[in-house]
Amino acid sequence: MHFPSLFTGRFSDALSRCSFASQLDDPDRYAAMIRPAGNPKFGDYQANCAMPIGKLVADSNPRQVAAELIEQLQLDDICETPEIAGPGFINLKLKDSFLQDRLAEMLADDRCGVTPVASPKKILIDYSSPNVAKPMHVGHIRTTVIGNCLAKTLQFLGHEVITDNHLGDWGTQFGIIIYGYKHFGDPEVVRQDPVPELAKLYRIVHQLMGYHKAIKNVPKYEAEIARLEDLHAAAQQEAEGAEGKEAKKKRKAAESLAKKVASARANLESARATIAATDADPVMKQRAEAHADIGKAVLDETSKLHADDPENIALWEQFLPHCKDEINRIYSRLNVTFDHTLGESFYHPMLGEIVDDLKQRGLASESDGAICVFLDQFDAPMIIQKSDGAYLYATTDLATLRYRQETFNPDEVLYVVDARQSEHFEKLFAVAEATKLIDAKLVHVSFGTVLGEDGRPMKTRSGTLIGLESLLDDAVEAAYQVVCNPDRLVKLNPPMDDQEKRLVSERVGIGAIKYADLSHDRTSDYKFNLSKMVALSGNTSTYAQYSFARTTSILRRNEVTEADVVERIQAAGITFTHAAERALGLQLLQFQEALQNVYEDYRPNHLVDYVYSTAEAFSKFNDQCHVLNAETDAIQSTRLALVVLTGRVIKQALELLGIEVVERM
RNA sequence: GCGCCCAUAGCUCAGCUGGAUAGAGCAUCGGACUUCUAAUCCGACGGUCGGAGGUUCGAAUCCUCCUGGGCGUGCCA
Repeated sequence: MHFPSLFTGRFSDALSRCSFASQLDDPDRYAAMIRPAGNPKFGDYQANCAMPIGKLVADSNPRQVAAELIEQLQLDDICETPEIAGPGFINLKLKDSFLQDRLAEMLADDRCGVTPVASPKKILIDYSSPNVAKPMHVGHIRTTVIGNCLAKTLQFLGHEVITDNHLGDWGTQFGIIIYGYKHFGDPEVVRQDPVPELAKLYRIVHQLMGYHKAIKNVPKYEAEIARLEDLHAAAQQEAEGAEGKEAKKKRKAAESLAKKVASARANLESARATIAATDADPVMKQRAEAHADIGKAVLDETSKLHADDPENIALWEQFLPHCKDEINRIYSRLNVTFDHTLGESFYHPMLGEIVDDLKQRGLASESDGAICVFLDQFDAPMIIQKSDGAYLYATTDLATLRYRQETFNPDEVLYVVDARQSEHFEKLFAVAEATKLIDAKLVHVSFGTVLGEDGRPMKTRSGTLIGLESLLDDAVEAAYQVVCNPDRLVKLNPPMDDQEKRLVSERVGIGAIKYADLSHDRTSDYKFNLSKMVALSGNTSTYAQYSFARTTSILRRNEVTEADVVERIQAAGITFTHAAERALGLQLLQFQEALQNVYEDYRPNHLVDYVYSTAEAFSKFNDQCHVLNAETDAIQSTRLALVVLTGRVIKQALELLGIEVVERM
């Protein structure tokens, strides 16, 4: 059920019959100007087309246009008589009988009343794409959660969705573990318990590299701080000397510099912490001294791998499956899957051809020893082969695009990737366009950064990114503290055992992180706040999950099953007797609208908003409309139907968000 | 230097691509449980939508400029 397009169809017909029809260049654009009413007192929807048309049509005005339009409109089967308001708004109120019939239909439908799209598209979604062999961290949340939600939502709408996890399985991180294995690894231990051992080797080498880098950076940071402090002192003095408006401005400038000083100090602090951590550990300290040139050595191992060095290739082949096991463990906890996992290494053999092809077309040329594609819109070229002959991720992305065209022939390709890479994708898309590499719509579904409480990108004290797994553990623990509080569990009968408590806190904790992420507009940064995410009240997954649990609980207390309710409605139909019933019913019928809004601009937060509104409408209904004590059987049937539908819609919507429900909590 | 993004209530954030009186949630204050889980519901308080112009019936939304912040920027991904 999609009310706006229903109205749009009717408006389109009516417009074609109006006296001014010939004066409209694009009638469907006007017919589509249907919006949910801004205020319930105006009805359910409003049509805004009379105002622009009134301006367009000679010798007319919006209210006249609206009046003629209403005369031509045939809506009496779905809608009360439309009313003209204000400058020319047409207010539309759906008939109760119409809503009641649609809800009865919805009850008999296993897709919550969502009709599959008429012309399905083939949509390839590239998301998550972590570097394997490297622990997943907080930065991977957004791409994984947003990508998964889009995949599920578009598929549910009826599109053909192909998901592909473009793994970083061929980069420097393998140089790191190969180096680690050769110098610090015990082949026997690696064979017996590869996953933790490889992770350990990665950490050792990473720490040593960080140590040397930090030592190099300390003087730089110190100089930077000194410079900024001088500027700050000068700015402060200026601010004190100035008066009035000028003083305020200067104070602000001084504050801004103070922030920069603090930021530079934080960098220095974290570099010192990195150094101290190694210094404090005699074994690591000794290793650091013995491997002074580790940064370059790691790059050498990577180069050897790319040059098909037999030893490194063998190690890569040995390690890769275990690295995949490790990330799959996280995916299974996040309940995320992919149709394909074609990593960078898969495209390695195709890269030479890509470069040759671009050269042949005259698009790529040599510059300072590197092969570059120069594009008019950009100052910097897209480099596709380094002066040392190595390929870059731009090259891989081009090869990937060609492969996807040949293999899948998609209508759309979505890249769910950090906004910081937007320039890369602009270039990639420009080259794809210039070479006619692919005819799909290419979209960079970009997203902002996850920030800590201080408004800076989330990091640990020593400056490393926070591991994804520990974040999940923290969320589950926080959920346990809140949800399994004995004071509230005392109400449940039979009591919750430990196993159920663990299940509930896992689903609530993981759900909290996903919900919080998806509730923000993807393009903006957001501050990560665990206690808010698992909070009992407000716009959280907990609230939505709890609403679902309440629906099951009501059915239990009324001793009915869904099948019983379906049967009762088939016999008696649905009849509203309370405003809260109508409001909830209308809300439930708008599910498809929310899903289409998600597809419109690839924004899952529209679905989160919908879930919250639905849970809220249900809470109000639950507060005002008692089921067990309903005055008549008919009233009870209607209310039971609304409870069943609410449960189904919330469960389905949460499922599309990647969040699981529990029967009680 | 150039490019991209952002600035909305004390805090965290929405605002459906130009519509009616700018909304939630936290926080604060005040109401409502003999009733299916009060993790709820109903009120109150809270705004120069960073600033200045412009476009028009109508601007948080579109254009220009300014201020302040973030990010990116020729051989990482």
